[in-house]
Amino acid sequence: MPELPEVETFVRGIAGKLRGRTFGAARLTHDDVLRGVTRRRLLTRLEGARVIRVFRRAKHAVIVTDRGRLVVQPGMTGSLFVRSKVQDPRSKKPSARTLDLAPRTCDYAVLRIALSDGKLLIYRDPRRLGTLLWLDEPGWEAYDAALGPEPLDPGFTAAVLGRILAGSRAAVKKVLMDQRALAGVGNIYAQEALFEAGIDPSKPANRVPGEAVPRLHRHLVRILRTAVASRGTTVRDYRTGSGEPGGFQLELKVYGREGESCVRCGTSLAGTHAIDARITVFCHRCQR
DNA sequence: ACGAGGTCCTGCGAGC
DNA sequence: TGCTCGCAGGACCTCG
Repeated sequence: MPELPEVETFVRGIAGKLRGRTFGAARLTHDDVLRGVTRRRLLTRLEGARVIRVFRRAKHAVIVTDRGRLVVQPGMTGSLFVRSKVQDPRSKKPSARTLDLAPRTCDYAVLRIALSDGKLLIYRDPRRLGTLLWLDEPGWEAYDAALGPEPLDPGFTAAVLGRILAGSRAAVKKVLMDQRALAGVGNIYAQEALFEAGIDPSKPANRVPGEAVPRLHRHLVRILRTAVASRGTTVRDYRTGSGEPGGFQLELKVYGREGESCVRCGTSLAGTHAIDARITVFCHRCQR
């Protein structure tokens, strides 16, 4: 489930391999990932476009070309990577840890774009909850403006978080995950940050006490930075662009641990679907 | 402005 | 072994 750290990992993996390259033939296997662009338009725009730069915004990878921007939103099972076109038959067998994640056949590739150096840019998405957009500059500016601030930007202070929380009566976890309020945070990191800060995920955002806001801010930023450094969290499908699992799953204290004991107080962790119909795991003793 | 619920998708694990 | 079933989930939508 790519959130900010996972998308950042994809982007770091491909940015240097794409910059300055020109896209050749592009192939799209499914139209249902497209939003606001037709297959014909996307493919004709892509073919011959030259990559200027690649960056992350929220949970999106943005590939800026001289003709417009390809915006990739990986949804929950999407991934983005560059690989050699022809697998070298002499290459050693994939190691156990890369075996299932970088299938040499590249199953589930939704979009493949040939690069001018002979490699391939691949968007892979088994469940296709991800989306692809093609935006011109005004389109991008409007899209970008609708997203909340980047939590890892220096401008994202505890005061900014405080204003975001004060503006909503919805559950604090839901607000953290609302991309219009704050960019890049999803189910995993919202839960982890709320646990570390000792805040009940279902608490209305505007009732989070003032003194808890800097704590939440500090933990949220720290967790996201640590997860980026660990190259993301691997649960089920996610792998880095080079096919390796991330490392942050070792740090998870609540996500996926329903029924296990709280690392802080030993209480059995509770799980609920009450917030946004999403699994939320928390410690009802440590989080108030 | 909020919660609730449906929709998109398909791999996977559980259960029979 | 082989089947069905329901869950997983980010973003977006409608409805009350």
